[in-house]
Amino acid sequence: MRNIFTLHKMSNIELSEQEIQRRQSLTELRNMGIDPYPAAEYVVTAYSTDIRNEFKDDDPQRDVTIAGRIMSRRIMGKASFIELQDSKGRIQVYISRDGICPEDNADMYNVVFKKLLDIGDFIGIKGYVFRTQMGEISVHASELTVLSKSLRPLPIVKYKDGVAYDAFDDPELRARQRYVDLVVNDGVKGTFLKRATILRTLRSILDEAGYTEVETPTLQAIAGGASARPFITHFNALDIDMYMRIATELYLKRLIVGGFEGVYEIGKNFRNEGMDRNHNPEFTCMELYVQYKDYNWMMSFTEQMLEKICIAVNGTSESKIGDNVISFKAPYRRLPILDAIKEKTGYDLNGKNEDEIRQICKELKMEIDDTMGKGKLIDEIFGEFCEGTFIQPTFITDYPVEMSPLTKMHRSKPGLTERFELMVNGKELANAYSELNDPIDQYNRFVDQMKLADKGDDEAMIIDHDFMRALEYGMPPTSGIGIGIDRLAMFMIGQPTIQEVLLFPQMKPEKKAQVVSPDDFIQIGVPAEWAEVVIKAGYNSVESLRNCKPSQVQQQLSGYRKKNKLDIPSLSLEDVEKWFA
RNA sequence: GAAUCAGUAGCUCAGCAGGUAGAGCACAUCCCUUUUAAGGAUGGGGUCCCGGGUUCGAGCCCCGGCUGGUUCACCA
Repeated sequence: MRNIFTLHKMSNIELSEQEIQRRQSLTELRNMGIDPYPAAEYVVTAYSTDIRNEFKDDDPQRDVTIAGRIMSRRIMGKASFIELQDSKGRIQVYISRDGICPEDNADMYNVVFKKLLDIGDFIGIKGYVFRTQMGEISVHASELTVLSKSLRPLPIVKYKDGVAYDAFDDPELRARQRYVDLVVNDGVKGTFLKRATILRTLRSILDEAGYTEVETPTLQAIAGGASARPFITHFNALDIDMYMRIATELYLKRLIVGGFEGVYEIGKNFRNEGMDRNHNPEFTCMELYVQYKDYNWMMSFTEQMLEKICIAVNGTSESKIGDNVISFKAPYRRLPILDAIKEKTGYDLNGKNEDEIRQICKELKMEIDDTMGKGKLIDEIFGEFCEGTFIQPTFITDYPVEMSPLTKMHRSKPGLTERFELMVNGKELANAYSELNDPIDQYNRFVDQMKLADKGDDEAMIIDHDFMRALEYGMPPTSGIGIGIDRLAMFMIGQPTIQEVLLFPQMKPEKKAQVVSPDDFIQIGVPAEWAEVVIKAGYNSVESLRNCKPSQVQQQLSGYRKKNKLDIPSLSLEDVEKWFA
């Protein structure tokens, strides 16, 4: 019987049996003169899915060199099949003793392949493509190269007819160990390839339109351009607090002032708020500003852009999210917010004042408070009764001025602004304006925001004096839009949660493992061979050990030694008492 | 923030009416040269999330905590 304490030194006590076994294999590979982590380039000439797609039974024999992870093994004596997973997919490899070994030495098959390699290891295979009796296109191996040894067993997910068995599906583990998720779960990598397609398509549309991609500060002295709580950090050199940006808006408008025809930025915003299936504290936003345009133009531009992106991702202008099929085919319905409210609640808010609207809110049995102004109340009604009902892409337009401090007043509807939000699947996807470029109006809006703030609205905006200065130099008529890229990805790919479209969603820090080390016990006089045992027996600090009686400790450790048949010197009570000195 | 469910082997999960923990896959040893969720035989592997409590005895019951899922609330 193997004894892990004597065989594997002290450091292995926390490893599982399988991990220890893999480390042993590592050593044995080295002893055989095989480097488990070779440095040299391994030149591959083909990929799994291409090999299958290109194979024709009548073609002359095709030689290939492929590389990837071993994902399963079926060993039948002197012949085996493995599934090799490369960056594009999986392919079966046929490995036989006589195929990969010289006549006088079968070690490569019998020892290296069968004993020392495991699922998860990277190997390279040279061989030729053929079809097995069962009809599966495979690679017949003539040479096997160890490329990288895996020391941790992967979760084993098996697939048959597209059904996953023993899926690795704990949401927490999947997100925390995305690298494992990507390796073993079908379709996860595809999600992120699609996300990349979305970004690539978006960029190419904007670039072709002649707009310039720019980068503006993430670290800002004033977090402006949106209503949200920021993350605060400290800049030591200047000894001032700074904010992680909550939006790119105000900087991009400065660039329009500076004379760009159109600028866009795709980047992270940070908001110090909750996280759930629709929110992550850092999220990706695309903001675009174009001079001389208005929000009507922006609606047309947006619907055409989304249609193109959807086709690029899905091959069609439709996308499935749960039970909903969403058509991104332009054009989309355009509906003023007050009409939407009238449509969904029956109340016509046109021309109503704040008190009248407050009364309607009460009739609708909504929870409201006195800090809410007219704009906020309308926003609440819309959020409560309308927002979730717009499944197909719908532009909701002409928001009240109170909730749109950066938006130009409507050209013909008093009290309203030239703003739209694009609703998809009952959620906001984009937000756009005819940008406010009247500096005096803008200043007054900021002042109104301050009043709201004084009233207790902690979402109200803070005035940015440098932005005001820029506006005073003059900004051309401009339309701008912000699109949440993570939500866009959810809609386009058909994922129900933001975590599924983020490679590394924010999570609570992992619980720290016990930090006690054997040295801590050795220092108080515990013999080295006993130190690990003391930890294993449940003492996770010197203090916890000293809180027990020496006789109790001695009895427990001796019991543990006996039970586990440990081949180490026994302990006398005197020995143990010395630890308490 | 609230309600609710969950945390058991590397992975997916059983375990109930409190009595020293089970399966499949994975792993180890052996058999098998075209298999495929390969198969056959044998075997090893657990701080039953953590800490208290009740009890002769707790994976299971009670209290507290941690972590996560779901729903709701909040949230540009």
